[in-house]
Amino acid sequence: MGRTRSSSPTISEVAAAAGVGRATAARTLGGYGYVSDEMRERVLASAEALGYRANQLARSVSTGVSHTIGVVVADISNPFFGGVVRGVSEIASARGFDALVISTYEHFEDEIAAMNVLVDKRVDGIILSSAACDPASTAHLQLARERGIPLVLLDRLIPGIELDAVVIDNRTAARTATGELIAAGHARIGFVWGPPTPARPSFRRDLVDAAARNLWSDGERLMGYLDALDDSGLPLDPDLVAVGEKTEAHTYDEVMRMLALADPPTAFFCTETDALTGTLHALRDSGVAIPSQASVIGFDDSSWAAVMEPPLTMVEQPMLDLGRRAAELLLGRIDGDGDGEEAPTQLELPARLIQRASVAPPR
Amino acid sequence: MGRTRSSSPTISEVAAAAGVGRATAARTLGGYGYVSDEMRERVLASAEALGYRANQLARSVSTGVSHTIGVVVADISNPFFGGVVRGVSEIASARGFDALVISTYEHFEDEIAAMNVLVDKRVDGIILSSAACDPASTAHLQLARERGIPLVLLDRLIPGIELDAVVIDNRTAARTATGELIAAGHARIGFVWGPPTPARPSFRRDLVDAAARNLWSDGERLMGYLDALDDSGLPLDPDLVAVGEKTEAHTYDEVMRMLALADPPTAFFCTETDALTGTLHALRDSGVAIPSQASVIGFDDSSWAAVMEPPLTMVEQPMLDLGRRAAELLLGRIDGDGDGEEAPTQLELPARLIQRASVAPPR
DNA sequence: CTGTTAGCGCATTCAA
DNA sequence: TTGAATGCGCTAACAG
Repeated sequence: MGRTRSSSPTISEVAAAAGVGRATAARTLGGYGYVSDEMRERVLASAEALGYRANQLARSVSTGVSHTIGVVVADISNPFFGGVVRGVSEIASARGFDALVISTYEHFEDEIAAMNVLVDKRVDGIILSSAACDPASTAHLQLARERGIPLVLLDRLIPGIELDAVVIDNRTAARTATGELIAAGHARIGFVWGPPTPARPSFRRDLVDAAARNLWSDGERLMGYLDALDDSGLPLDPDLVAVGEKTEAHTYDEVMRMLALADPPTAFFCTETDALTGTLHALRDSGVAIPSQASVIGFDDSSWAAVMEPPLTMVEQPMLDLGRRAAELLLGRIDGDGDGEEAPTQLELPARLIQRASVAPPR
Repeated sequence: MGRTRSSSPTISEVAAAAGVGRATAARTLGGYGYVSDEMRERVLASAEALGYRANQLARSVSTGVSHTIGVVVADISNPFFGGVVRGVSEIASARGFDALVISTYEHFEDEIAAMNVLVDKRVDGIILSSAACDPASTAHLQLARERGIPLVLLDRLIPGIELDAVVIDNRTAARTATGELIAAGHARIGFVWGPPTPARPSFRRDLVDAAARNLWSDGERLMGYLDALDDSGLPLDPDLVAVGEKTEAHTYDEVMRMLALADPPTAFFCTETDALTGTLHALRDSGVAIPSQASVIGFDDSSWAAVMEPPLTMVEQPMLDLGRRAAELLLGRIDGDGDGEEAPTQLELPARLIQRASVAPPR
């Protein structure tokens, strides 16, 4: 039975101490219903004296509202998600909601487990950055919907699934960044990384297929890269697309490979922080100067990028806004009392290219 | 009254469907007590059919255990805390606990609010990186203790308060880093930043006092800086200690000020990321080359530091371990069923100096 | 082993 | 207005 922690006074105790009925104490403490000023004073006084604090869990069981939202991201230690969660928390806490945050490290099983935990803990809504990229594997999302828990997708869409979502316009961002390189005169641009492909793709079709089978955002960035190439009538050289694991070490190897090509790239577009640092390491170890011998554009601006030598041109993602908008959308659904399956809202926020000094014409 | 979300089947419904008593269903679904295999099968079958999922909130109200821990940090978007929270989550989730994380942005009132929320939501334990530096302002910590909720301090101690805690050995780390600079031949070393002081301190005593009145970790780092100076019999020049806000912009101003001194510093020790980037910007804008004209050591290593030109010598904090150890300590207290006020455990993890290429003899 | 019966702490209906 | 009584979903003595 309910263990006796170091006891927390209950409503009954306060009522007793105040010499009033349970309900009266509950009403004043809960802030609802009618209570005479006199009774209220009495109750408040003894509540104060006893150090009463409402048990939100009990309240939730009774009301069906927990004032807690779940946030499941790939990795909270990744600055991108850190920013996103900050944005979510900002607006959620302003409205009295707290966040239960869970990292999945891109493991699909962990994502399923996370969804279950959140549903079981009866959160009022869930913000999810899913690792799923297959409309078939969405039973866990189904669960939340069935239970009437609003869900909004964050940063990553799941192709074929219509749900509320807030994402970045990855494709346009990649197209713009690649276009910037092309405008500077580059024709051979390394793409680090596109979505990991099983083996080195030989044809454009293989790449596009791979993109569709991977994380939505990665796929979009690859498509944007291809768009830019098309825009200028430039050919796609599969050798210039990195494949494999998403680690700094592997990225390093891929860039070294590209650098050893007969006709190596004269510019690199890196779609994530690890890809960027891996590329920078490879460039340095190869004695390739930036931007005189190779131009570079990275993704996910950070204060570090501006103090690099040279300052790096970067694509900046509005992480905070991404989180804020997702939270606003979710909270709207929550009090929207929405049984009515209203049409999904999908917001696409723009990413911004911050031009600094790592892009120059090829020599 | 309990709204009828999109209905979640309850134990009673499962029991009814299975044609057994409530308790029997509860026992098999709750995994306790005796149940015959036959009954169990029946119950499990209808639970499966109905898509039953235990309501953890109700369970918590009944058992007094929520399997949730609270984590309050200064700012989840700060990579340091992101790493810490990851460490905490790793070991917590492995033991079935989820984390409710709240950022305070160093606002004391927010810290108090956060503690209240966590207590009210009946978390089983709390990990706190407090902004308090005064043993007098600890009523909110008192609350948790009274309610029997284990609390472990993270990254920051509160002078005069004896509580479980896991921190970094900031003083030694700062002493080592400063010592590294001294060993290279520097005698005038800028400290960016020490704890913010009301006005520019004139004497050592003023600085030490200021240190005691500020965030514990900042104070410790200043003391480490002073220790190193003492170790080598070097004098303290208050002009070489940055004061004021903790922002990149302000840090920039302070470094510019130092650079304009008649006898400017030949090296800088920056105790936080913003301080480091601010310093780097100031150095660049002043045309001061690293390390030929000024040596630099920063705090909080990141993958960026290694790709800087030159690669930066940094103090690395074991963020993950900090979080892991704190979580282990907390979970230990939680199942330690500890009413018994056992002696507080205070762990001090070592920080590591990563030598790269931003330190050289003064010219 | 099983079902009945109480709680847990709070919300809420309803008669007084 | 107030208080008694019931319910939320689950745990857990207790008797059979």
